Amino acid sequence: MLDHTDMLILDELSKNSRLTMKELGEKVHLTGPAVSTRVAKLEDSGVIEGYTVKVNQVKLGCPIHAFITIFTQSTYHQPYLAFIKTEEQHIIHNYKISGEGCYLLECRFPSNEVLNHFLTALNEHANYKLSIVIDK
Amino acid sequence: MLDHTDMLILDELSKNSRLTMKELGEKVHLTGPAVSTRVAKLEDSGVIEGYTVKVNQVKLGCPIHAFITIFTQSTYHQPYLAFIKTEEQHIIHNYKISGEGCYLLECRFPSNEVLNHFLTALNEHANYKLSIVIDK
DNA sequence: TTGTTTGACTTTATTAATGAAAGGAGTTTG
DNA sequence: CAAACTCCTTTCATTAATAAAGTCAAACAA
Repeated sequence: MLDHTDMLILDELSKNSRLTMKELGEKVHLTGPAVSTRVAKLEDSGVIEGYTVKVNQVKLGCPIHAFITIFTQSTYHQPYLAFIKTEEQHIIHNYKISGEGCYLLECRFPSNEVLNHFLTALNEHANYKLSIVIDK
Repeated sequence: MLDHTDMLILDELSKNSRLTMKELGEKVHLTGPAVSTRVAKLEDSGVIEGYTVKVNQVKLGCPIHAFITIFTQSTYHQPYLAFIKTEEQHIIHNYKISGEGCYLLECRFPSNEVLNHFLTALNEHANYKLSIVIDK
């Protein structure tokens, strides 16, 4: 199981996953090799699923961040699921949910024009409610 | 501005941000020092905001993933905002939104008991609609 | 108590990566 | 054309990662 030091390691890596093992070791009061074997165990056990980068999407030309609650028109979800597979460049997550709607779709768009086009196409497979993120 | 190589770099780092500059260089057909200066520029310009780790929350004992649409009872949001500041351990994001509700709250909980307790406390400051994530 | 095993760590030494400096090729600018 | 600039490669000194060996303390059995 995970002890306090493992939690500290996860905490430091979530703040900066490019720390060297030496730097990480200093932060959690271990040597490089010791912290390195702990990190390897966290990876092997699946607690650490991977390492990624936080990218500023606005600077990349994708300022519109939307959540779309999906109501599929029939009990047959396949047309909707096939549709979003064709729109992967806009989709961050497609959560299957219980509660209001069948899915909650998190997306990014470069402009209202592109969003509008997306919604028109989406509407052939599902009804929706749109929420635009104003601030995080 | 960003060219094709920069996009490749962001793509590779989002798949694995712990690549060495040498490995990253091989993937985008550059030498270590060349890719290193490009990454430094992406950091300085704010395109890269940071590096983080993907943690399996289920293995960490937090299997319940919820989206909560918030309807504050008055136009005065402060009591709600103050409340969620006291519940930071459960909150992943608090998005201010346009559309249905005032905020969309993304949270994690270890159990239904804890979620229930959270909702009861939340209800003193706001109404809500709850969606539980079943699958990603 | 004594000896053995186990697990987690440190130390050491080798291998590999980083980062700074120098230099070259291609492009832009006066 | 020449100067300046950008972006890259090469080289080398410094620093980190990794594998192997050794240390230490806790748990357990005789």
